Amino acid sequence: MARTQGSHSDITGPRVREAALSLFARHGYAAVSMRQIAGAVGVQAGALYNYTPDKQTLLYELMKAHMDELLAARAAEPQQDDPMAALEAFTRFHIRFHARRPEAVFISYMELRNLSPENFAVIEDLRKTYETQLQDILQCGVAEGSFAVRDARITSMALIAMLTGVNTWFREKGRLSLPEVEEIYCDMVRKSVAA
Amino acid sequence: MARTQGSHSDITGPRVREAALSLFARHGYAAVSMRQIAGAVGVQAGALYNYTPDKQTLLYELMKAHMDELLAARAAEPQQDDPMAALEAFTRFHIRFHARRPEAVFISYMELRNLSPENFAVIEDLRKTYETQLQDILQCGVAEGSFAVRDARITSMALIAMLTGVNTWFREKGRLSLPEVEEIYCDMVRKSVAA
DNA sequence: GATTTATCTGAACATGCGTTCAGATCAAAG
DNA sequence: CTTTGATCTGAACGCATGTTCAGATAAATC
Repeated sequence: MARTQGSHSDITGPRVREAALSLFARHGYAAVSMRQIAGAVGVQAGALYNYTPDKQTLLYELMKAHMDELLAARAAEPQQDDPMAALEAFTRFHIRFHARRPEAVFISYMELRNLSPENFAVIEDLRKTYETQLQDILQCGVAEGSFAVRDARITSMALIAMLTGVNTWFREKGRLSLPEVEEIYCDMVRKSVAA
Repeated sequence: MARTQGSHSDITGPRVREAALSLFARHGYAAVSMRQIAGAVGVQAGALYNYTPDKQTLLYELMKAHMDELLAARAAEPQQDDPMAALEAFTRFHIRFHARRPEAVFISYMELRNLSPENFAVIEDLRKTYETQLQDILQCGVAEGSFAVRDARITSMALIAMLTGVNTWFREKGRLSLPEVEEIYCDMVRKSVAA
């Protein structure tokens, strides 16, 4: 078993995923060829098949990794008992996490239709798991009487759409810093569900 | 000048655009071939070039028509002097207009990167024109003291993202009717900007 | 230094792409 | 009934696609 440590695959593998992430985000899955990805890595197209069985799986694994990271990072956050504090924590977490990974977010949003049905089901399930966490916070607040929300499910989707929308305009070196953005959105979120 | 009335082009032209709209929305611009569009219309691929100079222009014209319709429909709405009434009218209009054209909306958001730079600039300009209308309403409300909004530009984009998000889950025959949806979102929008 | 084997090259495969165009078709105009 | 010309077909163009694979390369092991 030669070349088990320090092998090129330890380097090339991540570079393939990075290149694919960047190119898929910029041009779209269908518009990017395996040769373009290979070119960005500095390798021939055939070599990519040491790292993925096919193009579709490459896309799926990028999205799967993103969703796993999202749920893991969320689980690592400190829990809040008060619904309003929990809502604020969720809002800040969501904005921060997504603003730092614009490419993965973009792909996970735009390329769902390019997944095979089985792969789509997996990603969709993870996404629902995440959404449910916000929904649960809203329901807690309603039960407690601190939130006035007509429909927790719809409201959670509305809030997530609003928060994810940050990625369409936010730029690291823009007019507003991330904490400022968090503040603006926290304000809106808090007021929009307050009793 | 034979066949100037009742010609096939009066029928085939719209059918080409309908087929392209539907296929682009379902599979994405890059993943749909001219032969697929032609097949959906019941014609050979070459015949499409009687109706568009190329595939890119076909996409552009779908998006341009959508944006023109949006601005025209918005302009036809009754004006409201009170900022809160105007905001509510905008919210209801946006949800209603977009829920009725899910395919065109989907394309106009997802396929921007497949436009040539010149075409992109045109569409982007129209989109900004629309966004500015909401921004103006917010600024009126702030000036009047009825709205508490930290940043009218950011807030307008946040609200539009939230409202457009309706299209990701709303189905004509779903649990909630369109008026019910409008009501839920109006509630959130009103509260989120209220002083 | 010989052997092993993970890694990569480079060419090939069938298939599909957007687009063009000469020629067929046929309804309306004269 | 002939002419006209808008409309469409069907084949062709060069090129790109995802994927495969025999063979070259070279680092790690013995």
